[in-house]
Amino acid sequence: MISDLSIRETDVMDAHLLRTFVAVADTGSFSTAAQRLSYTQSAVSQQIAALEADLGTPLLTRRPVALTPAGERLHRHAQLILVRLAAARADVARAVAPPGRLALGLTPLAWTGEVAAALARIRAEAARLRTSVLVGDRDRIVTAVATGELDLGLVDGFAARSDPLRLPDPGGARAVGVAEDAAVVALPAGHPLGLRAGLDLSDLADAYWIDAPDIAPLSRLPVDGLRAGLSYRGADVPTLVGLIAAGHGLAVLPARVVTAGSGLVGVPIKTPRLIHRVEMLADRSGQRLAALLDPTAGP
Amino acid sequence: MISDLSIRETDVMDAHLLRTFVAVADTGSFSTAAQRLSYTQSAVSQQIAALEADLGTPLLTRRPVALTPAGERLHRHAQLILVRLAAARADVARAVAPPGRLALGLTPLAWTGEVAAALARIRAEAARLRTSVLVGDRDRIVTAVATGELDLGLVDGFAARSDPLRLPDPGGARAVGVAEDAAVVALPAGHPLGLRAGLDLSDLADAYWIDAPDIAPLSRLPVDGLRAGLSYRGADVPTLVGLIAAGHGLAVLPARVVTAGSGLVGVPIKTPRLIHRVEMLADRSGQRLAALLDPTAGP
DNA sequence: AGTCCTTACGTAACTCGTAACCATC
DNA sequence: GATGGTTACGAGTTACGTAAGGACT
Repeated sequence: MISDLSIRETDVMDAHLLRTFVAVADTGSFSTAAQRLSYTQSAVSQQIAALEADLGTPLLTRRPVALTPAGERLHRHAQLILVRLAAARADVARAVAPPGRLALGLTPLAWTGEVAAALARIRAEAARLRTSVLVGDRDRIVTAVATGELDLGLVDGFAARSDPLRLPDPGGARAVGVAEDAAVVALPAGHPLGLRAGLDLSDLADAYWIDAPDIAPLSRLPVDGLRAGLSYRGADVPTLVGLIAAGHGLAVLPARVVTAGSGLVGVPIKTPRLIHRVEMLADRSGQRLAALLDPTAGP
Repeated sequence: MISDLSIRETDVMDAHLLRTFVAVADTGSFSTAAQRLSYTQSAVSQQIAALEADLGTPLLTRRPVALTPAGERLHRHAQLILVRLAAARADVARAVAPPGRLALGLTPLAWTGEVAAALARIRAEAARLRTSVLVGDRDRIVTAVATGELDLGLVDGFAARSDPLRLPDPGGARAVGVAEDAAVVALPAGHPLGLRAGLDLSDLADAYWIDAPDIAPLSRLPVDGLRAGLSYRGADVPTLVGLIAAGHGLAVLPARVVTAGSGLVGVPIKTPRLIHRVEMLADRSGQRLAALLDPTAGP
């Protein structure tokens, strides 16, 4: 029964060094990273030096602080490892004492009729649990579920009909699709293109797009070359709808957002074949409640 | 561009402690784990105590040494984290200096005509590289590719036609199917069932099976309740074939193993719909060579 | 000159091994 | 009483902070 997949001493890396390395890479500065982690700048310098010595290669250029190719590789791995480390601790904590609360997180566009109904069912079931709801961007929600900060996460995105959303590593959590909707190009009401029955996204490469990285990032659409004429930082959907209605640019949105009265028209996207999907993420403690979100389980 | 998915100080766990914990859990003994890791037994005891203190819960029972429920959870996470840690180091090493070698690993049943031809192509392409080949069980191969010990891995298994093999976490490596074959029940030539056109596996629950954990573990078939009458520890396929031919029991094998002259007959499996598939695992340094294994890329 | 990373050095904390201790078979 | 995990304690090492140093803008 003994697996001999033993990990050599030399394979193990100090996770604290990885954490510091990620902080430096993310902030682009030794001193800001030090502040964030409550170290002195000197300590950060030493830690990075130790990590570089351990791996036998420079990971960062100084002045400006940037990742070397080796550093890029490590950065990808390190982020994931830190999440899994946090996930492990959270999982053990839950094994000891199941949380007496329900923490739910969702991305702005994950709020659908199905979700609203399901949340009502959950609160009925879990009436005695203190419930909290957090809205955040996709990475934030996924990471929070992985680390046990949230029990249940609902994230949305655009994908081909049969593809799952390409989520970052969810720790030990499972993803299940809970709602689907058509993906449309949202245009101001009265826009000439609004009369078309369907559009090809790549034909719209010359249009002005609104990039809303906290709601529906252009970069995450499986289409390249869409230029953002305006960038909207914020998680409020009505504001985004208003910006589109006012003619500041187009956006790809789920059809249900483009309702009568929104001042928008939605034109279905012909190519690529996209749909908007909401997926639910649940760790073990969320699995039981997750069943209540199952759209096939009506009241 | 700054992601605020910061990992708290308290989230980070000492990876060395995890390594020790896994060793203890795997060996079921503090002292043997200590030997394996070149520590004193006292050090191991202290490390486990430190980890338990950190997590605030017992992870192991002593006398006998066994995992508590919390320990079980941690064990699963820890194994994965250690592999990813090793994978990170290996990936960085490759980013610095691509290995001047080709290390290939395969499971016993992964050796097919396609694979043989592809290996010939690879050696022609990579004639200047020292090549090594390792045969091992699936977990061994997958882990070795993840940790960079191998550049290319070929693993086989049985799955439904459209399902991928359910492999353990492959670090950063990618899996691609390279060969498929029918899955058959291998019977001694002349066996009465040999005349049947197709069989339902669950109808054979009462038969005597040979479990060959190093070649084709019964436990990994997506069917429960197959009793092993004989267990064969070893990686040599002809011996397994001989055991079946001699009437010691049945096994599920890829059709190509059941050739004329093997002394076996193979009966196709009707339910569940299984095929035998070989998948290739390659980290980044193996990707270029992996292209040569692509069955669609003829010479 | 100012910003920001590195290096030197002293102190505090930690980790491991030895050895004595204790529990279970 | 043998086997095997725990605890006490001291030595060696590590890791951090302070402070001085150096490079680039």
